[in-house]
Amino acid sequence: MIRTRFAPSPTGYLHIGGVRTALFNWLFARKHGGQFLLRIDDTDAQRNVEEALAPILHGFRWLGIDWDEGPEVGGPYAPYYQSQRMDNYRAAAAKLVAAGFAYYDYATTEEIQAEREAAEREKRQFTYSRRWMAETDADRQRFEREGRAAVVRLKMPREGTLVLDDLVRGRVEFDWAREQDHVVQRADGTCLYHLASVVDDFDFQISHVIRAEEHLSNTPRQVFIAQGLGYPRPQYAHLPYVAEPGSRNKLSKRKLDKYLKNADFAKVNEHGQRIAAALGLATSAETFNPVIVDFYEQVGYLPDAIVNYLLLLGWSLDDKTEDFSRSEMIAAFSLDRVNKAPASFDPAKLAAFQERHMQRLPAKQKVAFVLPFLQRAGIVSSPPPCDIGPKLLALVDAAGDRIKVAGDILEYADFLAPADKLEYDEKALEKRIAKPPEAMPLLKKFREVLAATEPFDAPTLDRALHQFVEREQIQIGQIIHAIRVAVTGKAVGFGLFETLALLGRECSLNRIEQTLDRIESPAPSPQPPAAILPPSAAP
RNA sequence: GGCCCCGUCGUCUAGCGGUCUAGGACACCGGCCUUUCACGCCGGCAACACGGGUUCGAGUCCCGUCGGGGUCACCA
Repeated sequence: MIRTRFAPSPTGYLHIGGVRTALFNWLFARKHGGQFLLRIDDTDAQRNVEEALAPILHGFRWLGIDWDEGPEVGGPYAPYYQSQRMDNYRAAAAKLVAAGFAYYDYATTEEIQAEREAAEREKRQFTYSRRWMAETDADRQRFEREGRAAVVRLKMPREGTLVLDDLVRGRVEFDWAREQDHVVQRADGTCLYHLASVVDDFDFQISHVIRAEEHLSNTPRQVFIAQGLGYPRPQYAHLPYVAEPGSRNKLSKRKLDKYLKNADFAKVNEHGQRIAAALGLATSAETFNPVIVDFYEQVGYLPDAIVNYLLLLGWSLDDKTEDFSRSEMIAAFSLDRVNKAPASFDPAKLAAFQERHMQRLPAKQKVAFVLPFLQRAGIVSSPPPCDIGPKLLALVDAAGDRIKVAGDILEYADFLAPADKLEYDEKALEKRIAKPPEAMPLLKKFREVLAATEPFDAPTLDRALHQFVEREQIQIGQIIHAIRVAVTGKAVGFGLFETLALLGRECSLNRIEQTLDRIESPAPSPQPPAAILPPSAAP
């Protein structure tokens, strides 16, 4: 039976690199009909575990990465929190000592540190002298009488070679003599990660340990622990880590300033910030940025797009397949096609996947996806008015590919709740209406046409405008841009006829009138009347 | 510094000795379509880190150099 696990420590957020590791574990288990479980590595920080864990579990659920055993779902080997399994680790430590694979060590940190420094001065590798190792109960008593306290150290072999057959990296060798007598149990009796991890992996019957590359050098000591305890050795697969955009350094949550200098990263971030602002979201860089999964949920990415992108970050099927549904990726995944070199996280490519997935989303689903964003922004009430369905459908239809993430709908809120007063793009207003002499008279005339057009829908409006253009003997460009600016205030937008139909007759007519008024009798504006040029630039 | 890992376009990658004058995707740059924007379509730019071997033949195998990274805690 194939069983894999992902072991987050409760940090309060889900990191994109962590998700990639979890995804590969999940995929591998699903592919082979095995189980994927979540174990919580909270041996160190005990405070607020529940609170710091919630966003992580939420993130996995949102992404559709489900776990068969672990927090909130339980399982036959519960509990799945390391902080609740300390007794097991202590028993294992004792067993290791009894079997001669570990020992009680009474050295103080200072003494160890002194040995380490001496080794460094003499330019030789540090190997603990085991001077304070207790070999007998008499030793222990003697040390304790001196007021010393014991930690448990691994009694690592000092010769020989460990050969590891890693499922991703192939054969890797380590000299045992390079390994240190690592501490597995602290003086206060609590146990450390490596011991805990090995014990749990055995207790949970983990068959494949699939984890990030940074654990590769930790593997010898874990293998040693497992051997000492008489456990079978799980299969190891060390994944390359996820690197920073445009570099080979490991992606970290703390180097945002640096990433922001990357144009693509900055663009994705800025897009997200804009949406967050429209939603009234309080965003701290700590928890709201493109390295944190929550960012994408808040902004309105599709989980499938993220998972699809992450799948290809370090794995590929062949030379062209890029789009995978969940079932396709489960069927296609294999560890031997995992790349060995680190892959840098490219938010621009993630955005491209998002775009494609969004395009494929059926209109009705897109409406359902987008609605909560409108509600959160206070544009649509909750529960929504009963006629919202067709309205939104028309809007989403007119918007087409322009809605790349769900939050983009907020850009078009004006169609759902038309503003009393338009905000104008002044340059567009000038260029399309104020400046061309024919624009205002044409707008006035066309306004009359609009008043009479029946029905007020896109195809009919289209016909009406073309007839108008023919009658007036003008180029369509002379009027169409003017209309757009007059009814939306902006130079860019949906197809014009969809725009008019969406606004409706009354609103369209009002806005044209409003715009004309504005130009004919400009309101006393707080803005200076003309551009102020620096003296040197004056003609 | 020791040990370990890695090294194909800016980025993700295909390539498992000849079919590679190195393929695809994202980004970028042109053009087309078009009432704007977006989409779409067409085209372009752009890589085997370097040096030695092995071989009839090397991006592909071996060695070295260089470069990058990871790890060396009573953190996980």
